[in-house]
Amino acid sequence: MNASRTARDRARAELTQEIKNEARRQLAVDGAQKLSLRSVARELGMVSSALYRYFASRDELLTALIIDAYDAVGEQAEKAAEMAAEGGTPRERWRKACHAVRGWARANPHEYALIYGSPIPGYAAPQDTVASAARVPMVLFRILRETNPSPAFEGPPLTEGLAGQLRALGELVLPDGERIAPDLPPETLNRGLVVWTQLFGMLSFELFGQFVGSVDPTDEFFDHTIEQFADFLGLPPAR
Amino acid sequence: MNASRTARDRARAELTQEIKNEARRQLAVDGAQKLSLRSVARELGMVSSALYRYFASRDELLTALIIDAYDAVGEQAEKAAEMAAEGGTPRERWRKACHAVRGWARANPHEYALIYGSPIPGYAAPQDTVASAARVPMVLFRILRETNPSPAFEGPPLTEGLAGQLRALGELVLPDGERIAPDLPPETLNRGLVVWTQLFGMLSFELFGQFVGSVDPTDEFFDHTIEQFADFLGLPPAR
DNA sequence: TGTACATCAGTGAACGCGCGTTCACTGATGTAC
DNA sequence: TGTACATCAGTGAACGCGCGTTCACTGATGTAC
Repeated sequence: MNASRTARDRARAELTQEIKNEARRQLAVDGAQKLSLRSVARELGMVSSALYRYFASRDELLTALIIDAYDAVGEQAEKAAEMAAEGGTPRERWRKACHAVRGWARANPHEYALIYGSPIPGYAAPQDTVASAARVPMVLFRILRETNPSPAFEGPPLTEGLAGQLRALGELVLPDGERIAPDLPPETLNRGLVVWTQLFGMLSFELFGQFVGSVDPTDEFFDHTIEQFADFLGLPPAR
Repeated sequence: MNASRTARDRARAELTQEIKNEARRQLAVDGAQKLSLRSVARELGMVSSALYRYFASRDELLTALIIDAYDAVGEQAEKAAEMAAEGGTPRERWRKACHAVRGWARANPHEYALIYGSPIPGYAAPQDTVASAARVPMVLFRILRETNPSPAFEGPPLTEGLAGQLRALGELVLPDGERIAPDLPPETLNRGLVVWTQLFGMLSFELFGQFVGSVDPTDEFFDHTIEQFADFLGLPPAR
């Protein structure tokens, strides 16, 4: 078997990319539900049936877009946290990662909606998405693992059931072999989840229009809140 | 002009309701984007053009559903908070209101997605929705106004711009004449917004599937988090 | 109370459109000898 | 290096479907006198 990529292989890879790019472009105009193979094909100057050489169905194309979106936002968050890691405090990494996520979301609102918005009816996300979906929260958990912070104010004690869930979650093995956070006390992991949830709650409200007329523009509210949550997490310096 | 409702009036009101009910039923199966006047009419045994006697367009039907959904969840929250108000502490009211919102959301996931999920492409929500949309956060703000709590731990100081936004928000007059929270210090209103955001972030993650495989089921995480946020808000008793 | 007229609900056909997917096919690219 | 065959990309027609909206119409209900 020859490992060298033939012209056909290259053409195939390129066209696969172009199809996804065109699909993303259309996502940005009409949203996920209206995304149609026919119009993607039309825009690329192909006949609709030709796309079936590249994606077995509309759902398969959607899945590819979803995975790409998770990977894109995950990569932004990872890069931001890594850059800040060189000589930066955990708090700075946290800040940078949050801003990277928000920056990506605002630049790609329809891709954001595709992964964090309403599920698409009749579409079930396959297992392939979980590794990519985990990248953003993993950035946060890694900061917590390296810092093992102790927050300034105590929260309510964890119930036994919740503590169990959290310990099991920490032991979970991701597809790449990394465990989520086996060394993190359940209390800390719990705060991480709260903060992860709040971050995306804010972004969804901002992007989906709930803040129109209240904290709009949202920049200062966002900045203040991630600072407040850095305190909540106990990230040093405690200010 | 005669104020008595004729048979025609009653029939009209009833059928308008039935159309909305059938539309909601279909929402729960196929989602908002696929909601079609034709299939609603079909199910009601009418011809599709007949619906135009009741709603001028598909968008108008959607708007009616959106307003109904905001009102439904708002009413649940209000009722829960009021019931708890009789002899209950602010913390109990907060708890009850949160559970009411979650209960409604879990019972009506597609209506939840309609109002808190991805915006529908090409559809712009008219101004009529804001009064209904404000009902849930107003329940929270009213608890804060009556309690005027001082939180246990101090957050980062508000920037001037954010403080200004928050003061303006507090003065905002809703369609019914009520001001949002003119008497609330901006710091408190800020915490209210954070908590409001987090509540819906949690619900969206739960309903849209982000918690699958982590804090799933979400009951204990939810309960713990609203308790933690009651502390964050400074609601007495401080436990 | 009865009649003439106006209002309204619902019909059925039509317009013009778009969709996902299948299938037999042509012609170009790649592979084995 | 040349040839025979296999693989693959893309075509074009077709199937069967659904959609929102308009329009001229019939017949029932309501109103004014």
